[in-house]
Amino acid sequence: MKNYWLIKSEPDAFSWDQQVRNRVEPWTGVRNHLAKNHLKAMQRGDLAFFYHSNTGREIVGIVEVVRTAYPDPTAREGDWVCVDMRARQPMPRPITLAAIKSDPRFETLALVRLSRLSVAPVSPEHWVQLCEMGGMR
DNA sequence: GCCAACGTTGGC
DNA sequence: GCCAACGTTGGC
Repeated sequence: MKNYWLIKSEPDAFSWDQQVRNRVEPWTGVRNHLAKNHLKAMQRGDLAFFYHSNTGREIVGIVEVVRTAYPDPTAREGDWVCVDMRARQPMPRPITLAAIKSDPRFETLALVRLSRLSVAPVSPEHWVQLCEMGGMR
């Protein structure tokens, strides 16, 4: 059963353009236990929105989980994990945080409720609604 | 640049 | 075990 996610990156640190250029990229650096648990719950084939935090504040693309959780090589200590993500497709129309917040359907979205969570689940309903907003298919 | 929300640390 | 102090994230 496929699950859906949203992952955040500051484009100054790692951007969608870099993800596209590299194709497959280890998603490292998560140092929050709830976010780590979400990484561990990811299955091969799960899809995630790629969100630009801080600068941009919009969903810019979709990635696919191609390798499930393994030890994060950038962690000096602790049992932190990372997964590998492959770029799937850009959003035809990037979805701004402002647009998401102004739509009452997304009041319960983790991105809205837990603004500091860098790896968050997205319900199948929200996934479809956001894909439509972004001009997907 | 400010600040709210949240996590972590350490004194007691 | 509580809580104040501090650091970090990320929206505005």
